[in-house]
Amino acid sequence: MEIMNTISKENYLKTIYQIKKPKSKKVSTAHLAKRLEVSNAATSDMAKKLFDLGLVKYQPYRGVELTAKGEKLALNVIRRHRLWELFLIKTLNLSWSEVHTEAERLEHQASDFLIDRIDEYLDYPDFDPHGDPIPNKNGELPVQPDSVKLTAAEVGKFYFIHRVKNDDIKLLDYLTELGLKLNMQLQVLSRLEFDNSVRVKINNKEHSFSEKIAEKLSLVSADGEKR
Amino acid sequence: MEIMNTISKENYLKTIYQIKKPKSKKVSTAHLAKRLEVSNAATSDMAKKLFDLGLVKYQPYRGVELTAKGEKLALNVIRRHRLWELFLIKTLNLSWSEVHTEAERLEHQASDFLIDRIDEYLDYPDFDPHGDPIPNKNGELPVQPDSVKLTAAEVGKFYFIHRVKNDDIKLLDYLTELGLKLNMQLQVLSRLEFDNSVRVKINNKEHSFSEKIAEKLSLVSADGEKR
DNA sequence: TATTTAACTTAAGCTTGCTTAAGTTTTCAA
DNA sequence: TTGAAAACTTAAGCAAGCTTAAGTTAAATA
Repeated sequence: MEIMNTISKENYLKTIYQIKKPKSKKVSTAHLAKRLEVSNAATSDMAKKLFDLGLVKYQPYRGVELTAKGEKLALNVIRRHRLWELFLIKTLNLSWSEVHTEAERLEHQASDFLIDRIDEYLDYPDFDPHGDPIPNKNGELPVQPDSVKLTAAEVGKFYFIHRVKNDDIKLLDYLTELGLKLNMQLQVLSRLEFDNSVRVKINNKEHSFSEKIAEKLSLVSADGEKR
Repeated sequence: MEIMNTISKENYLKTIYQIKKPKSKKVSTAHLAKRLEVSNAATSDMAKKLFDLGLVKYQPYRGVELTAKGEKLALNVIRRHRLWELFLIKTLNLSWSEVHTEAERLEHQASDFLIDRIDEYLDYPDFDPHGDPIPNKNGELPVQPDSVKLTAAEVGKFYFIHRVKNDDIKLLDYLTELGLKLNMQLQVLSRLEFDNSVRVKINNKEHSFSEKIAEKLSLVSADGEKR
């Protein structure tokens, strides 16, 4: 069994990794199909192939789950993606949303050698501009502190901005426009019961975020030890 | 007829452009097949497809020739390739031979937007490190002076190094090691009849090049007007 | 617990780009 | 000018990755 990686297989593995929950790591083929914008049939098909390659566990009607081998490959794709993003942002001064779709294609192309040079150029970053962790060349993720979403943060408390979830909206670009960056400190001022929007203070400036945005922001406690 | 470009089609177009002679622009399918490392049958097949797309002229047994439309696409691929090369060399400090194979894959990936940003970053270069011309975004090549190969250069005369032909050998890296760069001036000292090797003086240092190397070096006359 | 419906898989078939093998056309040398 | 060799094309078939349609299993509800 050769580990022959095609672009398509890499995308399946990456997407399985992205979809899976921390506990039950099983992913339904239908869910996968939706994310990859292909038919369910295509996903079932591929599930079998990845199974034969030893990259996922798979039983018909029971979903797929990455094996250690599959997860390592998935993390490698994610590594490439995030390093490409950072690299293009840094050299060409592009915004995250401009760079995301490019990285989607480039992540399958560069050799390991090139990726390592890019990693070196960026001085081996642990996190991308969203605060998402970048696996190192051995597929290991940097240690991550406990975090809470802004929707669940305690009113009155201080936090650091830790992560901006990268769905398809241009949230990071918007926050950047507001002058916000990762690791900035913030105080939760109030939460409106009516619509769950949250008021926060950052750099002595007040901002209000809708629930939709607050849900995408992960925070790390700033007062003393987190527990 | 959609202009749906696949990686494979782009490679065929690019290769036809690279192989063709300035006068008779016809390229035999067998020659193409050899360069692309596929069977002759595959090339004949593709010739028909490219013909249907209006990208080449093709009559069975008569070879292919790029149409204006095909040439424009080919030049665009070449543009991407050379810009990627330059970009990686400049940002990551890689050598030409390290970067060439990467560019071979990347040339099919980036969006026009990204390529234009790279072009901008590089300040719209006209030539790559080999002295090969880089088409601009409209597919136009920079004006090129008349040149002679070092094998045909006149003994005693002065020239500028204009171009280093980029075949598969690591010639450019070797010349760089010797301290030679494009546009340096050189004097042809002598040519050995026995093996057609050439002695030249560059920066007051003498070098001897075999016929094989001399053939890859294009020069532009340095004394007054060329004729 | 039975049955309907939703979720998922299998089957058949398409396209792209390749292969090998068989068939044509050119070309070139006698 | 002809006929063998070289050059090229066509035919048949394969693999990957998709599609739609038909079939199966699991889950949900009565």
